[in-house]
Amino acid sequence: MKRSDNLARTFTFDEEGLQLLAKRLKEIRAEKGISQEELAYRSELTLSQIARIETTKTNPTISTLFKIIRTLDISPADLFNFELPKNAKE
Amino acid sequence: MKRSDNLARTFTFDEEGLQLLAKRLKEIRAEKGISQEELAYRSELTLSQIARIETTKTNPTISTLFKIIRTLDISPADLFNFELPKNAKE
DNA sequence: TAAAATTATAGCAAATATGCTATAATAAAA
DNA sequence: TTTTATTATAGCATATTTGCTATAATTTTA
Repeated sequence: MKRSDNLARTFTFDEEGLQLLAKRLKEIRAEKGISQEELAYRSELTLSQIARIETTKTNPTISTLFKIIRTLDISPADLFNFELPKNAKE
Repeated sequence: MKRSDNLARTFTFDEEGLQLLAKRLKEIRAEKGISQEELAYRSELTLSQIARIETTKTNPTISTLFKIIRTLDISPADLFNFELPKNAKE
């Protein structure tokens, strides 16, 4: 079996975590009263990317989230202020 | 000018943020006394990916970090327990 | 209710993350 | 110092993110 035959390899997409993140981002953005478009503009991201994050259509890189964090002038911990259940014991 | 001619488009790579993250991960991993290899195994990531993160050779997706967070049994806020300077005022 | 603003979707291309597999470099232990 | 363990690098292939550009759908406002 060639390495290239390993078709099972696929990226992680943590739906649960992404939903919690999306919710938290929406919350903070609402608190600050800014639209997706404004956040996109000020973060130098695209509107489509902000929308994708808030609808869990993408699995953003941490640098993308850092851009948002900086723009919102919050701490990283603030955007990640939620709990993730730990993995099941092995 | 065709859309495909816009060669300036490049992904964000927040060196500063990534270094803070790498440092924090190393710290937590040291506290827990586990090797990169063990973290990789338990997180179902590869050793190379853990090493890349800790040496800021990659810009990980948030789901990859969620895997690590779950494995370490910490809160997301704990891994992101550092400050990022905000963007310069526009 | 009509217009305007905001949010959500879509498809393509380019850049990048990740897995996989080795191997090298370094640190720790014997 | 010699093993052994741990961390760092490397190159390739594939899957995915992101920007870009529209457009659709939904919500807010006039």
